[in-house]
Amino acid sequence: MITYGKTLREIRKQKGVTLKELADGICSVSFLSKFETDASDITLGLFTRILDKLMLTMDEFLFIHNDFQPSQLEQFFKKVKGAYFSRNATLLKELKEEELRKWKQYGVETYHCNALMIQVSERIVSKKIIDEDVQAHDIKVLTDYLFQVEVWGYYELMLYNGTILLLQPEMAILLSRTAYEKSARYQEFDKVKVAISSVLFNTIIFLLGPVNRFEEPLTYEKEIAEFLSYLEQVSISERNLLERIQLMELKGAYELRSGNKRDGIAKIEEAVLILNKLKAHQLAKNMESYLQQIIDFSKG
Amino acid sequence: MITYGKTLREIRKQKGVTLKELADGICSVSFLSKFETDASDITLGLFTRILDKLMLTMDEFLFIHNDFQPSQLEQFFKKVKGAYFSRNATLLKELKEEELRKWKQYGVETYHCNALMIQVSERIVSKKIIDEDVQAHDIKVLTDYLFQVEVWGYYELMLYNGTILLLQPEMAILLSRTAYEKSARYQEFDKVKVAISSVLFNTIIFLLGPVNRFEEPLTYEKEIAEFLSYLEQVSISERNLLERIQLMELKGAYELRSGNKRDGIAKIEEAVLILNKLKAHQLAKNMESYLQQIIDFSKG
DNA sequence: ATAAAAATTCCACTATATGAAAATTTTTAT
DNA sequence: ATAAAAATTTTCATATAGTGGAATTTTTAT
Repeated sequence: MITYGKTLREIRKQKGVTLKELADGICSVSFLSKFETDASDITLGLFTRILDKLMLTMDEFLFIHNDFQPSQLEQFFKKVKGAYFSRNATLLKELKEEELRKWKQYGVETYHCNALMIQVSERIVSKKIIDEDVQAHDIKVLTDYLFQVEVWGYYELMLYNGTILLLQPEMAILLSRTAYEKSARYQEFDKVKVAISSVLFNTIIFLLGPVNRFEEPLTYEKEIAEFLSYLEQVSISERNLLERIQLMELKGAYELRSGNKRDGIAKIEEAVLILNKLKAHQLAKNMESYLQQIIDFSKG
Repeated sequence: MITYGKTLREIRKQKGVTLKELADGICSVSFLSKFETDASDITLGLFTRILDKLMLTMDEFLFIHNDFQPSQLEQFFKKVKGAYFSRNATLLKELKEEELRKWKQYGVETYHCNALMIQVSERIVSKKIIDEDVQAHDIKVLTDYLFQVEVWGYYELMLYNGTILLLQPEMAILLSRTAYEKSARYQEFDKVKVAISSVLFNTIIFLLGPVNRFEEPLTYEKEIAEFLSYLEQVSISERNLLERIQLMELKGAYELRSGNKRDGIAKIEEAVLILNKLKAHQLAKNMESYLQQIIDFSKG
């Protein structure tokens, strides 16, 4: 049952607009009344015009309708992330099975991808050892989907972000490049921009970090430089200070790995200092422990 | 003419989903085909289910549909702001008249408020001297609207932000308090959160600043402290670094005004230093010139 | 080139979105 | 308290959203 009408009525009342005023030039008063009492659904075209008149964006309306909670999609990724960080294998399994159910019902590939992305987290959390071939096959489904999509939106970026750690470095480089190129048109859309820079950030960390098992510290020097330059272009707005600090951190890590130990450590320590000055202590702590990891690694 | 269908088709193709798969469980294939060829409009209820299946939020869909531009509402405020900062009185007048036209046509009060908000900027830009009574009447329309609305969303916050400078300090205090209280439910909605903190920020600047003509520097000490505490609560996430730096600036300005000159200046200079370190030179410059203003004012 | 899959068009049909006017309820004014 | 005005709901007629299926065309795969 649809209940958008009830939400619209509440908002209209709050703004002190009458049915007649709101309907005028868009639809009849009687119909608007019916819609508001949930006795009828409304056409997308009419509804957007009504929202315009109330000075309301669709996302704000849906947010209110959704009891002041973000969209289902955002909540989905939040739930997966939450379950992963709290090491809740049971919840991850449930989430996965829900997606598998949808996949079987509708045959839409995105549900399959969702399930596989969750499975990745699930295996890490439950430390399951998996047959290489099975793993490779699952990854192929994901990467096939991602390569095929022509414009990457919020969903594709978040999906990729959740699986990047499992890929071979070469594949990650290829896909991250694709991500950057295929999401270029979202410059004006904050949520997607954050997702893009998160992808780039994770890519660089992945190529630098001890997470990756490459023998020599600087196998992907050229690629890291490439992604750093992308990151600089994405977070170009002066208002994105967090991204600027993270960039500073990455540059430090990069220098450190390139052998310029003194400057690299100085840069990261400066970033940590700034975060502490801004009382962002948790972020500062994370950054410090990352620095420690690199130092330990470069010693060993 | 409605063209949402065409946009949906493009997206569906890009994601490699067939009509049948997408329609399954939601609507008939033949109808979806009709909608996608813009031969028919679709119901809001059906459409949201279709977007869910494509892992797409409504705002992302509308963003794509709108040729990768933000919503009309955001563009409206952006346009007004742009015209104001480029001192374009002609454009401001045009924008105002468009809103007046809509107001006369539909009688919806929000259009009237828009026109008045633009008029405020227009008068400042063209340095028009206005009869006190006229000004007072215009302001009353705006404040009446704002007091009456029970939940402040993006629109109300932006509207208020654009007019705050014209109010009497007592009125601004009352309305800013209202703004903070009546937008409390938007904690999970970034765009609105940014607008709230912008309101609080402007309120404090207004109560502190030389813009205001009060005789003694600290008439509103208690209120400034109140709004500072609100601001701390709003920008509680460690990720909102820009807001944290601005808070630092405000605290410095507040101390400066309270007579603690040395600590106040030190705080603002530290904020400027951090911005410069993050290469946010424009922001740093603005902050520095604000500091200079206060210093000049406290000398005189 | 050929077969298979996907999409469109057409049909007849049902459910429901939408409009106009009348009836009812709520608000406002005195 | 009562009448008048405004706002909303109801009723009913009509247009159109939406279904299901079959035939046709277009795209894709081999």
